[in-house]
Amino acid sequence: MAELTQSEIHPFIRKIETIALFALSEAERAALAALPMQVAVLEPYQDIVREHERPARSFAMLEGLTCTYKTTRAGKRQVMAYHVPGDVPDFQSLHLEVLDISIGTVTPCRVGFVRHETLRALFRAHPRLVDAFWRATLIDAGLCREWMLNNGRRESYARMAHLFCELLMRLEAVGLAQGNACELGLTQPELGDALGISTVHVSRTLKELREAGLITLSGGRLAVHDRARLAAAAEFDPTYLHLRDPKTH
Amino acid sequence: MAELTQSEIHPFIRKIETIALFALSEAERAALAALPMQVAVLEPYQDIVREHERPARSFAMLEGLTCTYKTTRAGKRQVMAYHVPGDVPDFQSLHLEVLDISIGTVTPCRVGFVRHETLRALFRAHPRLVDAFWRATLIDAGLCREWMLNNGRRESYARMAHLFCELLMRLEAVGLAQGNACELGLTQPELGDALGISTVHVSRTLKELREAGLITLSGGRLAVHDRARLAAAAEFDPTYLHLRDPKTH
DNA sequence: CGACCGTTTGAGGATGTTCAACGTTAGTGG
DNA sequence: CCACTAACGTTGAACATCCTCAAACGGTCG
Repeated sequence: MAELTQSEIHPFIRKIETIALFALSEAERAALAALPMQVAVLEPYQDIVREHERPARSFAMLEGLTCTYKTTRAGKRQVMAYHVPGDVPDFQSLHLEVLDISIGTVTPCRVGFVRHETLRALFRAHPRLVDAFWRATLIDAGLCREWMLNNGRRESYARMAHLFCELLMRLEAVGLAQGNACELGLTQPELGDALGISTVHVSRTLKELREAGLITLSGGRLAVHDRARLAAAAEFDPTYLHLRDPKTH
Repeated sequence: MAELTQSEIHPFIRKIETIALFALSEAERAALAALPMQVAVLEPYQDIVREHERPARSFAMLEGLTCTYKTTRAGKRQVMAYHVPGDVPDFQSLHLEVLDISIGTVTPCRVGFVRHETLRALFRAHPRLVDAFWRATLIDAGLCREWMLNNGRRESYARMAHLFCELLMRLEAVGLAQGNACELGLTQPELGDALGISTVHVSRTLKELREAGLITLSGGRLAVHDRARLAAAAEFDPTYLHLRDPKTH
């Protein structure tokens, strides 16, 4: 555990600035920058929080990739969402006593924990920030709904294309993609858990996408070769991501 | 359109009381009771709000059943959630400019609209209520995640059992079920859209559940004959609903 | 009465699963 | 540096689940 290095922008400020519908005041920005945060370094395949726990803090993603998931009693796993740097995946725990999901790392990660009481004090002092964080949780809920449509009503080819579109766009939005390619660190078993299909079928679907010249995925690195056709195959409409063009603000 | 009749408890008070982690003060209760609300009566299969709209008000369910849904371009529909009396289905529109979902009636309904500016004024005057409503939206997000696990990782038999368990419990919680039975008004095509399966397969699955002695569904009326076995088949754990026993408060 | 919708059932077919074998890659320790 | 291991990735074959098409029955409503 260590404090945040000085050079980094506080992830909460970054998050709020890309999400809030208003501009931060100096007082709000200062309060966010002063938020005490404990930084932890985590290895792949570690749970950060687990279903049925009652955490006393939330965390922000600083580096790496994590996922939210649930499992059936039969042991089948469903990934609900991936989280990229800048996200605050378990904000819900601030208001829901018992966690209904687990969040685990996919790749090596750095995350920053902030105590719930600290956040509550922040919100008391700066009520407008509540709107911004509330909005963030509503956007996350929107992603969940889009995944539900995707997994429920599209077949594996379009489904996988859709996931890749989303991940590429979200990583681009935080500056972690270059030239239609990005580092995901996702293995095929994990893709299966996110898309609700078997590992074998992931391999076949991936092959189809590859042979169609849309993407290649190797060593966890996603390269999109024909972005327009990938989006078309996925019926991808990025509105639900509520990303704002970084240049426009 | 008409005002709310005097005899009804204001749905927002009911909602908050079953959801908030604190007891309402007299001032808060009075403010909620005074919320101006426009009541509308709607027929089955009408959209209340539609994807891509920017509504200036949210609504509370007073009577009937509505559903949140999205469609693919191919016209396939995925129902994301059902809403029973007492719910406030589109609270998200308060913070998300553009709707990412449509909400339509399933049965004849009465709903009460409240303008967003009214709600914002309420929250400025009574900041504690924000926590309660925020919590409500987080609980809804939890339902969405449970549906995702259900639709992604359970097959049709368990999946349908799970949906029936949820609906029965939620209707019981608002006093709309008697003796393990309730009025749903759901047709088989609609069940298919919620479960992500075809109408034909709904019919067959329903038959299996019926022949196993678990439930009967006819004329939109659900009767659960063996609740324990239905819950077991569904791996149903009601924690995610965050319902509180009405007797304990 | 006819039209329409929901429901049921059958038959054939598509999508995706499971089991199994094998190749590939990366890490570990001698 | 090599052998060993373990996980991921690929491919084939048999099978399950679920879909589509189609036909038939029943209720409801104009």
